[in-house]
Order: sequence, then C-alpha cells, then structure tokens
Amino acid sequence: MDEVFKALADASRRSLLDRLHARNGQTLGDLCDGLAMTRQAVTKHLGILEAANLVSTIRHGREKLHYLNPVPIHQIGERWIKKFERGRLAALSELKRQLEKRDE
Amino acid sequence: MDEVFKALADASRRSLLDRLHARNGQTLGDLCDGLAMTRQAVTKHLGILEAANLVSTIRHGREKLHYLNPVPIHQIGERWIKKFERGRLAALSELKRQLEKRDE
DNA sequence: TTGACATGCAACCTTTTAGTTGCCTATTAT
DNA sequence: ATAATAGGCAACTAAAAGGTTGCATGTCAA
Repeated sequence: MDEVFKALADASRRSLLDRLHARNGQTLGDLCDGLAMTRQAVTKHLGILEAANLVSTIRHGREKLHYLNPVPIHQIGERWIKKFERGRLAALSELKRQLEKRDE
Repeated sequence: MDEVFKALADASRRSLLDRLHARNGQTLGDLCDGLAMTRQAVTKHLGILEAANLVSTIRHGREKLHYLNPVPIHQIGERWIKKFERGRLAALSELKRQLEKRDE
C-alpha cells in the first residue's frame, strides 16, 4: 500500500497513468511523446509504477507495451479513503464548532 | 491536489491522520505519544498536513489542537480514483487478454 | 548484413525529504 | 515569582528522489 501511495505522489507518474487510462497498451516511446523529460526518466517512472503493480508490461518484439492495472487504485479507494468517508460530515461540523469557539 | 497526494505519500503522516480519525482534536503532545520520532519531526509532518489542508488547528492556551479535515481525501476519491473505476473491468480483461497472447 | 529503431543499464548530479539537536518563547500551576 | 509544561524556530545531516548523460543490447527492415 505504501508503494502505491508513493507511486501516486508524483505528478509525472499520475500523468502517465492518465495517458494509459486514455489509451492502454502504449509503448515506452508512445509514453515519452510530448513529455519534457528524457526517455530514461520516463523509464524510471514506469519502473516505479510497475513495482507498485499499477502497470504491467509485456515485450512484443523490440517494443514494450504498458498496461494500466487499476486494482491498486481501487484498493486505495476501498481500504483507505472510504474509512474517512464515515463521519465526514460529523468531523466537519465538529471542526466548524471548534473554530467558532475560538471567538468566544 | 498535488500537495494532498504528496502529503499522503508518507506512512507517518497517514498514521497521524488515522489517529485524528480515531480521536479528533488532539494536541501535539497527544499525537507524539508512542511515536518513534521527536516532537519536532511530528510538528513538521503536521505542518505538511496543514499546508495540504488535511488538518486544521486552533491554539487553546498553550496547547494546539489538531482537527482532521476529510474534504481533500474525499476529493481525491471523487476527482481522481473514480475516474479509474470506469472501465476497471474492461482494462483488466484487456490486460489478461494481452498477457495470454504472450504464449502464442 | 548492415543500419536504424526501441529499449536497457549504470554512473553521476542536484534538490527534496525526513529526521535530528539545541535553544527560545509563551502559558499555566504551585 | 518561579518552575514545569506545551510548543516554535533554525541550522544541520543523511538518505532518497528525480533527472541527466553515455554507452550497450536486441530486433526489425532494406
């Protein structure tokens, strides 16, 4: 889980996931297009995404195809974010109450 | 949004949010208890959480009370994670299909 | 079979991050 | 008043992160 959070912390990596979400199965070259980064930097980012199991790859001849794996993202939603949903309104109203108490 | 992702990337900070979720309105001292870190380190983490608007604080005499703000977490879920839900099964089945094609 | 193309590997540099130590300030209780 | 308590500030360190350059390798097309 920690690896996934860390992988998602970088905007370039989130953008790579966005691009794979828009079109799955892209090659490294595809994913480099239009980015202000060297190919090697992109490779490293993809490596981190792969280590976090957010991306799976298969070699196809001299090309490497990248596929989005949405499962870990889904798990973050289910196992972590949902926990904070419960009591969201309660927490907010308590916060508001406390902030207002400041002016007493 | 980037600040929130970065703030959530650290396990110590997520643990602080967990603790505030369990009991809201804790002081700095409360939040330091049982952590293998100096108070100053915790202060820094809380500062990052506050900058990301995940925590709000109010001084109460010599104490500083910390309140969880669940809104940014909720937004990550709504604006980012949900996007990857759509087509989750589709992406998975395509991935599976491609992985199986490897053995042809 | 040779050149172009797609990717891999490794060393290096710079900035950020996580944490520390040491000292200072403000509030409260005795 | 004064001592203990709660927290703030700043300088420093070590390690990790993000990125680069240079070169090597494997695959495809002419």
